[in-house]
Amino acid sequence: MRVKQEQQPGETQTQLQQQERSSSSSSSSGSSKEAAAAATAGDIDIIKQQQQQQQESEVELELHPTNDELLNDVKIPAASDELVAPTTTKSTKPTAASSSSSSSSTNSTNTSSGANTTTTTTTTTSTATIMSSYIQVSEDEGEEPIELPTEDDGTLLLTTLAAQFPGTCGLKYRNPESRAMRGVRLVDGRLHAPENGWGKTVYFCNFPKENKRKSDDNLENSTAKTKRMETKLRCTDLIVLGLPWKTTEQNLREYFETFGEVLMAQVKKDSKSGQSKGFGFIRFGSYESQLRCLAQRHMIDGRWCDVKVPNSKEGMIQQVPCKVFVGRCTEDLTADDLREYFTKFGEVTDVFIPKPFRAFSFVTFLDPEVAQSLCGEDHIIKGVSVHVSNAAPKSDANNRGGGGGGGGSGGGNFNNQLNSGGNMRVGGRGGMGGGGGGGGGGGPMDNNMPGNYQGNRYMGHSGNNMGPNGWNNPGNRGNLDMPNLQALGITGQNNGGGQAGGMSNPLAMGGLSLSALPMNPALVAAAINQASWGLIGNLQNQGNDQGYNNQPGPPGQPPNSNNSLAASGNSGFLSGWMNQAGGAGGGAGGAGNGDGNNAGNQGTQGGPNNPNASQGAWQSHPGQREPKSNPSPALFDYQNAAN
DNA sequence: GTTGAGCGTT
Repeated sequence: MRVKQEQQPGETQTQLQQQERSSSSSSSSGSSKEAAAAATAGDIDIIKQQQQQQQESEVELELHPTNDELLNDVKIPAASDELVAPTTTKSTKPTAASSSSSSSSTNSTNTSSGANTTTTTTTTTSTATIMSSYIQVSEDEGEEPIELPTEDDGTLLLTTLAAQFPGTCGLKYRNPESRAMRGVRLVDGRLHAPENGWGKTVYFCNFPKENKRKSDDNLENSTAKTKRMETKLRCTDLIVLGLPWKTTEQNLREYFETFGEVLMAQVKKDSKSGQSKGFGFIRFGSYESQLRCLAQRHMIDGRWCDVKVPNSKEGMIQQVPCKVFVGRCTEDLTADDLREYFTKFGEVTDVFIPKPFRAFSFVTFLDPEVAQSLCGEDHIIKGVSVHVSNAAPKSDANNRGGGGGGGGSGGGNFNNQLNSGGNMRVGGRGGMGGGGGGGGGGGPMDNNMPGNYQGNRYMGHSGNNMGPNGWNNPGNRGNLDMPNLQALGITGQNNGGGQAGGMSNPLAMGGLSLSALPMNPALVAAAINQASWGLIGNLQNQGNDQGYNNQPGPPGQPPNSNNSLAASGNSGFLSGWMNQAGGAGGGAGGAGNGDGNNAGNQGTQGGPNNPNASQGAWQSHPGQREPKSNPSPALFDYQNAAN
């Protein structure tokens, strides 16, 4: 294992130094400014200590040039004491003696034992007091622990934890007796010590499932990379609309901290009066928090508020493709082989092997980050070395292919406007159409194109599965009730169900870059998955339930997804979620028209909105405003939800 | 002191 710290593009030296500080597990009680101001020599000392702690033969440090020159090729034996910094005392905590037995020996799951020792450094002056109020946390077994301060009541704030380990959602530790991992109780953002106190156990971070790669055999340190990428790529400021006038930034922050670390919370105020404008912005530290937050409405200080991706940020989210290109395939590699193999990295939602054989295939993952993480790698599957890379869209391929499945459109006038800038808005208040009708028969098609979800079990091919609009959206609800859709990248898809066959090419509608558009049914699934609602199971609901009897879940909770609605076509996991009211009725499947263009437009009008359902519970929330009615702009059937 | 669709820059 190599410890590698390199300066990221755009990462300042200061940041790097801070990183080095924190990763060296020094007690980081000083302010970051102090840390930044610390002499480079101090950093070097810490780094040297870190090298000591790495009881491995070689530690490679790549630093910014200055340090690089000094430290290049410095390889220090594990036990060289003369390198201890003058200002710090290396208090090597006796791993076996004082720690609980958990760290006394390398257990079977811990392959890199060196880093798992509880060796740490603390400042000379505060060692005694810090010992009792800091607990050691590492990202995972085998990773360097960081000491985190506990609160007066002995709890550890989740925010404290997340400050060092962005994206963390909890803690666990290895029970020395059972050797099993044991979770730490988390109540209201506070992690509570186990019965016998925190002790000197090293605790490990829990990350939302999607952050973890199930197999780490190709990329070292991929979790850190992944998290960094995730934070950079996906977290965005979110607008909070409908705030009560009285709500302060502090209120706002406190409320949203229940979803995870809040990096920023602001209430927009009138500059003169200081009066709140009734909206604000927040930013989460983890995408999972963001998703969970976006997926529901919020009662803040007595008002229902909506959280959305701001218009200015639309199009920014989710540019990470879920689909990878797998090259060098041989003919005997079946879809099942590929699926089986790649499933170990994350849930595979689709495998496509062009026919006739063309020596490549596509694998689509639920989690775009999994896909991303695999790109550029070689993998051996059944003895065949395949190469994984980005599934680059083929620009003009969309016009090929057979007649497209006409989607049922439905329920009327859910409007997805796509303006020329590529931004999406959820326009109008109409109910989104019912489940798509069956797609027409798809002709032969070239699948190296964006948005080909043929065979994806979430998407319809031949109209069996629900289309992207298989979720019926409630009628009489406007965009106020659509933050989820918008946030999850669903809003732009208004094609009817069938995606078989040809795809209409939205490029014609304004020169949009498909690959940049955040529309991906798999993402939706990923989103749900990431929201830890366990709704994924409903993806597999191939039920045929029909009807309007969708009751929204109580606010603040994931809606019940079991009473799903789907008109024609199978119900999908989102149906129960999105259908608080009843835009109903999938339209009839349109006939394929041969060239695939506008195929999705052919859905006919769907069923009526359910008048009862239109009085969904969300609308009867006290204080809830009625959305303004929007005229219905022309339908825009956005197809080819690309990668 | 009121108000309730929107979209941040101080």
